[in-house]
Amino acid sequence: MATIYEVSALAGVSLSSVSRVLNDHEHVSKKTKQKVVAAMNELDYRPNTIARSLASSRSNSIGVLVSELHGPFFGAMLSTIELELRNAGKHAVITAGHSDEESEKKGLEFLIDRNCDALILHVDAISDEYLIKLSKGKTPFVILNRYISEIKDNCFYLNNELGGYLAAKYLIEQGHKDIAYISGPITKQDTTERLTGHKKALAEADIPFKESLVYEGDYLTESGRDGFNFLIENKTAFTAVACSNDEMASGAMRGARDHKILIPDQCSFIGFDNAFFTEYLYPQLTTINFPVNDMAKMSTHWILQHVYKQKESEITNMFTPKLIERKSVKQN
Amino acid sequence: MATIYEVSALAGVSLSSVSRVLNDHEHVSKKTKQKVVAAMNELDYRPNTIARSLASSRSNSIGVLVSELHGPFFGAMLSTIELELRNAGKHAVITAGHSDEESEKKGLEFLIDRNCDALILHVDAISDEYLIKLSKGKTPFVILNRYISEIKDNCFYLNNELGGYLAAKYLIEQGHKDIAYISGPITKQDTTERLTGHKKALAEADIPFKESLVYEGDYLTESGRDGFNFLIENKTAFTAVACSNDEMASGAMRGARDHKILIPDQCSFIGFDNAFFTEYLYPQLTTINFPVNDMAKMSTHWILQHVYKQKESEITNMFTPKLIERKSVKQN
DNA sequence: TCTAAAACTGGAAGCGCTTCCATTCTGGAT
DNA sequence: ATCCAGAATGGAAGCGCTTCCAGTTTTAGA
Repeated sequence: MATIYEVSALAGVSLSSVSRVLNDHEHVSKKTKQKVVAAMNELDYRPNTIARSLASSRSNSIGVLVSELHGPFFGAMLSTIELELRNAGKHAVITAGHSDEESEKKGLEFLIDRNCDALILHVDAISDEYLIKLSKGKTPFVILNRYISEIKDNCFYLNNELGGYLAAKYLIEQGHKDIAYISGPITKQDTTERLTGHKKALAEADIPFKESLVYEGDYLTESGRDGFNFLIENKTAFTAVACSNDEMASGAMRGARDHKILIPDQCSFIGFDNAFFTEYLYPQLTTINFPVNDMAKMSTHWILQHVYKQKESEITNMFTPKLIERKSVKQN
Repeated sequence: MATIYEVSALAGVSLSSVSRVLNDHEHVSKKTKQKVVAAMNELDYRPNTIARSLASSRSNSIGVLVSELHGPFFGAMLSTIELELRNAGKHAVITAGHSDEESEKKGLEFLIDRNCDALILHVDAISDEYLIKLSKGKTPFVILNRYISEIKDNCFYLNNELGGYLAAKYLIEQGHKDIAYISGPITKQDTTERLTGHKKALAEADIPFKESLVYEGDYLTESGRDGFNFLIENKTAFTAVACSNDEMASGAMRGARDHKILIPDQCSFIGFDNAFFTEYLYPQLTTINFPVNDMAKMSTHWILQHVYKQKESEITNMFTPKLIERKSVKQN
């Protein structure tokens, strides 16, 4: 592997000059640039990224810490992040925190030790305080899907309340009055926000909110099914179920089928996130779109702009959900 | 950030000694080790991975090149790879090739330039020859989901033929004789292997294979639906459809529903891969399990063993599919 | 034509670590 | 007490690049 020395020798210029053309610095004459480029081509020179990092203390790598690497939500997110970053000549070091505090902290340390220039974090378990403290450190970062007022400019998140509101409002517009709700763990910010929106829509329509129509799940399919069973046994009648994510909606639909309940004729369902598989379901799930890709893209733009001083572009921190009308809700 | 110099000074030993304890070398006395460790703790010393990489020409990073970062298959794969690697103190640099030759080659170069110690490749578009040539280079790699005889020890793959065979055999055992087949792009190795297995099962049961009952899709949902429509219009009767992946099976089931065909009563379906969402479908999809996680784990073991000289363990190159019986096939 | 400013170039000191080599220190065998 | 192999340690030269500084050349305005 050719080094910068050989290029310098072959081109008949100094190391510094080679380095300058490598980094597209100003103040290099056309002539030397040509000589250097020619030499590079002849030697098939490829800069050693490690050496560059050491000398410049820039690794050109961005650490990405997400809860999981699989699943529709993170899949879409990572896909976008990687693409955007690579287009900018950077690369992603991706790791998972598994929604566990210990594990998330380990992941963070791991990425910081890896000399990442910046971080993109999607963490559940780490406290606000910890993140606020981290923000005083020297590795810049953005936070996805979470709002922390003290560092709000680094946060990118969905208007969850609006999402919950839109879902409930739609059900109400379709004539539903008795609406059950299967939520995620109430310890999570997005869950409670979505529920708040739900309640708001009910209130606007003068429909009393009934605690007995709410089940707290864990965002996984199975808990959607459990939720549905719970609601049925609970004996408070309902004609529709709003779920705080699509996985649980799919589980709930299965629960309904176990009870020979026809969807949407006897019971309607609405999800949240608009995961790819919602189209595979039968009937196709009406849901709330979460523009993950936009959010992911925005977070990389922020980094490109703030850390690498590239690409001045508009930064939006809050994203807007949208109703996706499909087949799982019946008009009453 | 403390450096090794400061540790060395505080501990009252030489740089070399600090380095030795850092790398767990032999020939360091208990006493110096203690002193060094104490100094490290006091200074909260964290080794600079970049500097270590430069000096040792080991980056401790493994490049992973997959077709896509999203989707059930790759999600599961990446998840396992990342976990295994991190447990071994290594990290993954993940990138996508989008099944496009140009893009895959770029991805490869990108990872090699990034000084990855080894690569894990899941590539479609790059030719065998290219990979064989690459194997002469100095970056070791493994290939997932593909068999190339010249470098077979680096290949980890499923016994696709057996998978196709198992699916068809199961349908036959359930009394089906007229079995349609929705395949992936026949340019892909796994597709043709699966189809070969399918034919073999038919032949064993003396069922003639009908070209008119085959549709070539592209592994995406929509093409499953198209395939089903094609088969229906084709007028060759069938009671079951085997698909070479779950996405297409889900699409085909939707196609059946469009035609008011009851599943599985009027038409049975079997998929391939056992993606997570197959359980969400209605009815739950009978399919062939692809042990992606095992394969991913094995590939990391290979690297740990061959590149980092760790963990001697048994290496298996070929993996075995298994029938997962659920609700989408009717007994005739 | 002269001069100051700007453009260009090269030298050299690092970035923080690993590793080879040489030297010094052990402790067990004689 | 003597000797020696092997263990333990330190010194110093890199790994391949960036970047500051100083020196040299060019440019342009007067």
